[in-house]
Amino acid sequence: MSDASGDRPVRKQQQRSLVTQQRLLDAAIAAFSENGFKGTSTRDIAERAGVHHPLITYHFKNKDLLWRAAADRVFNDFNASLDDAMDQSGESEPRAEMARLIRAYVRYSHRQPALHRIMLQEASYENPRLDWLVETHLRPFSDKMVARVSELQRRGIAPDGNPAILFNMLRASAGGLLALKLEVQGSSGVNLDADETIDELADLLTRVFLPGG
Amino acid sequence: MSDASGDRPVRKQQQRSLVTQQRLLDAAIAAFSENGFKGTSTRDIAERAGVHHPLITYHFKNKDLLWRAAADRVFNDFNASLDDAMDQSGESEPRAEMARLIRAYVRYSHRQPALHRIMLQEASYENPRLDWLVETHLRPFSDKMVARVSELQRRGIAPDGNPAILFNMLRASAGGLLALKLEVQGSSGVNLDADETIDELADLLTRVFLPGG
DNA sequence: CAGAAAGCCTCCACTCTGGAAAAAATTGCG
DNA sequence: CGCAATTTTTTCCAGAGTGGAGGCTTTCTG
Repeated sequence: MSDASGDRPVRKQQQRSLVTQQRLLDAAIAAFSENGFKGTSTRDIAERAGVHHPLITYHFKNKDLLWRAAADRVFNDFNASLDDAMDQSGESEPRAEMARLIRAYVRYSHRQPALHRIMLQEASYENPRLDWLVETHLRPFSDKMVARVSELQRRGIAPDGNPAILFNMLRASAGGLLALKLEVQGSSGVNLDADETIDELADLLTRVFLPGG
Repeated sequence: MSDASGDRPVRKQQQRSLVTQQRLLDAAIAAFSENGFKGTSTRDIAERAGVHHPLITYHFKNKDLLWRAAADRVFNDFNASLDDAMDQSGESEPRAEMARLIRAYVRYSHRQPALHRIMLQEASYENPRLDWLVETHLRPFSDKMVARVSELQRRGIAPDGNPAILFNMLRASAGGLLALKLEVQGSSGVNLDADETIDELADLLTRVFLPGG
């Protein structure tokens, strides 16, 4: 229980245990994003990870805390990815900066569609995981982005209107569309695995949502 | 088995049976959209419907066919709703027509968010239900809409770019956003239950996606 | 009102679920 | 090495999940 509970071990964590935790987290992300919290069994996760299922209890205490750890991993990864994109190239022309952000957002959503799938799974009905997600990860991110959109509106770069709605439209058409990948490919033949298509999507989003400038 | 299999009964279906079926369908739509196919138990559906669970076997044969019947109901409803919006007021100015379509789309997604939730649930991984959904409902709809978008592009009303991607962006930011309702409300305080907000969303979508004209 | 069809309910056998607990194995460190 | 801490394996449990069989009740039709 070195991870879930706060008590530090008197002896350092073993390598194999770290490996097991990583495997379980990866498997959990995949499983939860496919079948949601209720639809996923701990045994399924353990099997994907190639590990005996009671190890979940050992490493993460229970299914709920495993879910939380998995979500944490995805969101921290995501934030790091966006920060990266912002840090490099110190350019600060606001439209170009937002365009870069959109591109990073789209690329991450493509590389790790679990981000949006997990959100969508939990947003289907009121539940404590949704509340936790909103408080811990979503609201801080949203606040930051809405402020940015407002600023772009003030400069005439983004269209007028409620900036929160606008931001969510952008988010949905970037991430939501990639979460629907299989369906989009099936119904309209767009190949969302090709890098060109991903870039074209980012490009379109920029043109549509940032017409000014 | 009057519904699921094709054999007509020698005696007409009774009223109470229709009621039971409707209840089960409504409950199934709610349950499947919340917890996905795997995450939903037939007993949960029966309980929501206030009906004994073996009635599912009787009326729909099994969980799979019940899912299909539920999806059918939602999609047929949806199509009827859009057709309605198109039929009344024979105006044919293309931009106004598309704007009306967007409004109807948004309003339906608001009234019945299960439409998008069910899609999203099934699009998380390859499965036979997704294939069925694509063949039966999604592709026909997509084809129709992509053609319409192309036409709008030709007239300079919609932005340039791959029309299929553009249509899916529109679809995601309309429906996907409403499927995320609880999350959006929590993270950015937008009240997506207010009619004004819904209309504002439709309005924004129109301005963003149909800037020409 | 009778008999048959349609619809409903009780029950069963089986599998899967999350989690607990004890036994076994592996590892770190004096 | 040798022993204790850590990690894994094994085993078990109570409850909830599943489809389906069979009998009972209601409704229709003649």
